[in-house]
This record gives sequence, structure tokens and C-alpha cells, in this order.
Amino acid sequence: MNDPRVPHGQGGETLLFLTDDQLRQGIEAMFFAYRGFTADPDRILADISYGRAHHRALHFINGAPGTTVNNLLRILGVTKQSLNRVLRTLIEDGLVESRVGRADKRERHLFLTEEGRALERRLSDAQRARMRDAYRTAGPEAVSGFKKVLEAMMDSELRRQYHALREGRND
Amino acid sequence: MNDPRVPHGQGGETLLFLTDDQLRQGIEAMFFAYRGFTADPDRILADISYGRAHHRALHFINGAPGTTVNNLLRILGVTKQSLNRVLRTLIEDGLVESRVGRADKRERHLFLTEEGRALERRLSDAQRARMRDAYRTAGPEAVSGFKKVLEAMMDSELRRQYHALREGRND
DNA sequence: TTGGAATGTCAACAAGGCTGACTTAATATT
DNA sequence: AATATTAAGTCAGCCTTGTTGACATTCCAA
Repeated sequence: MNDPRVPHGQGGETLLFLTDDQLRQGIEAMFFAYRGFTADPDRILADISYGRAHHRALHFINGAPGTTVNNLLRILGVTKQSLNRVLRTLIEDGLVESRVGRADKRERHLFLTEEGRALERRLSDAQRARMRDAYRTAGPEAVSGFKKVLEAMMDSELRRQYHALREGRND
Repeated sequence: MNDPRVPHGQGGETLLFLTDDQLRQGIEAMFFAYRGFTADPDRILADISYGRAHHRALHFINGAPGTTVNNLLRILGVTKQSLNRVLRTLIEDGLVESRVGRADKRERHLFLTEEGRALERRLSDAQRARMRDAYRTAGPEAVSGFKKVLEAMMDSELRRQYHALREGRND
């Protein structure tokens, strides 16, 4: 901390000396960037008196149509009571459809209605626009590093889910 | 979206074609990574019945000792009423000291007490440890890209504040 | 001296987390 | 067949942390 020098190259590139201040900078970058990350959808949501929780539900149902409630609350990392409150309003408002499972009738499979897809698109358009601008500003190599660090920052269970979501999608 | 090809090199590296799915991946990475980012301090805070808001206040007072309340709420992006509730408990619990300004006696300058510094250190040690691991796993080039993208994701006002925090610190 | 800024406080409210207890239905297990 | 477990939903109550609005105090500056 009193020695901000970074002796790299010594012992290979994997061993790098990181000062507390360098790490603090990363922490603050995450804090401020996350604010920007949520700012655009938050503005849209505020107008229609929905919250971030609704956005998250719409996002993941859109990404995995037919997902079960149990599945969804594992991804979101909330209790079923908390998710249920959000889900109920989305179903009542006709944005989400809940279908009884065919194989296992205890399960409910969740789908976006046409209206739900429209809102999801509106929200994610705003969020993607910011992401696209950031990616373009930073350049392709930066994007690759960005994703590497974010992935390394996840808990292993979250990382597993993150990868599971990719499978079956064209990326 | 139907054409996941990425024609890069055409028109320089700044013009890159980004599919919706590529951007969605980045969005989900931010979501899951932020969960990891806050997980360790959250666990510590839960034990002592404080919340994330207390952590944020401690973090920024630690980084800019003597900062005013107005300053702090601009950085945190919350109302003074919201900040005040958190600040009051921190002062009552002897973690933060509020000194009346010498030049302008309306202002209160905020400092961490010894106990406050101890908690801040405990929280940020946990958060820095995860950050350090992530940085080491991803490597120095990835870290540079990570910071570039995060910075590009901030609102301009947030980016201004982010840089202002660096000045006067040895990074 | 008066206007405005900085701060603090009270009250009320909402979103969105949580726990715990309980029901219903369906599936699994023994 | 009886029993246990699982998925989902619901109700009640609690907490944190955000919001508005109204108002008091203090003090600087024009």
C-alpha cells in the first residue's frame, strides 16, 4: 500500500502485484457502471410503476421460455414468496402466461405473452443500446477482457448458471 | 439477429457488428457478476444487522475523509433523507464522526472513527480479495479491458465523479 | 436584513427482500 | 396402498432502503 510499484514479468504474467488502491478503483468502477447499466430500463419501469424485479423476471422468461418457477427463482436468487409477488402482477397484467406442466402437473411453465415480449423488448433495447455503445467505445479486445473478469468474479454456482443460459442460444 | 456473423476489420476495429445475443450475454454477465461482487460484504453485514447502504457510506467516507453530506449523497445517488437514516445509525454506533465545518459551519464533515475504519477494512478486505482473485484469473490485459468497458458504461456525470475520486490518491 | 443554501427531522409510503406457517396437488418412495 | 416429498401458491409480518413533502434551524452572502 505504501509501495504502488507493480513488479510484473517477475514470475510470469499470472503473478501480478495488485495494490489496494488499484482494487478499490475496480470496485468503484463496478459500482458506478452498474448504476449506468440499470439507469435506462429503470426510467422506463418507473413510468409504468414496475420495478427492477419485474424487468429481471421478464428478461429470464424471455431468454428461457417455458422455464419453471423453481428454475427462475434459482436464477434470480430470491425466495418464491418474493418472486411470486412480482410474477402475480405480471400474470394479472397479461404480460406473462403460466401453463400447467404436461409431464409434471405440479410445475408451471412460464411464457411471455405478446404484450410481455413488447415490454421486454422495449427494456432490453434500451439496455442493449448502452451496452453496444460501451462495447464500441472500448473496442473488441476490451470486451473480451471485460467478460473474462466478470466471469471470474462470479460464484461458481452463478457461473454454472451463466453458462447454462448460453447453451441452446446462438452466440 | 438472424446473422450472427461478425464482420470485423471492415472499416476499422471501431465499427463492429454486435448481435443482440452477444449483448444479452454481456448484460447477464453484469447481473451475475454484481451478485458475486456484493456477496462477501453482504454476508458480513448480515451478521451485524447493517445493509449495503452502510457499506457504501463507509466506503466513500473512507476514500474521501472530511467529505460533506451533500457531497456524499451526490456520489451515492440517494436522497438526503435516505442517507441520513443510514448515517445516523453509523454515528450513533460510533463508526462515523460528524464535525461541523470550520469555514462553513452549516456543513458537516464526515470521518471514520477507529471502529469505523476497522469495519470498513473488514468489508473491503473481503471485496478486494474477490477482486484480486478475479484480476489474477483473468490477467492484466483483461483487467484493462474490463475497466475500459465499465467506464464506457457510466453516465457522463458518474464518470466525472469516478475520475474525481482518483485524484489525490496514489493509483 | 433578507434570501437562499446546507442540514436535519418527522411522517408516510412503496418496492422488494426475508422468514415462517399452511394448503393443495401431484409425484415418488417404501 | 400408505406415506413422504416436491412444486407452487398464499397469508402474515418484518426489515432495509429507497421515495415525497413539509418544516425548522443555522448561517452565509448579497
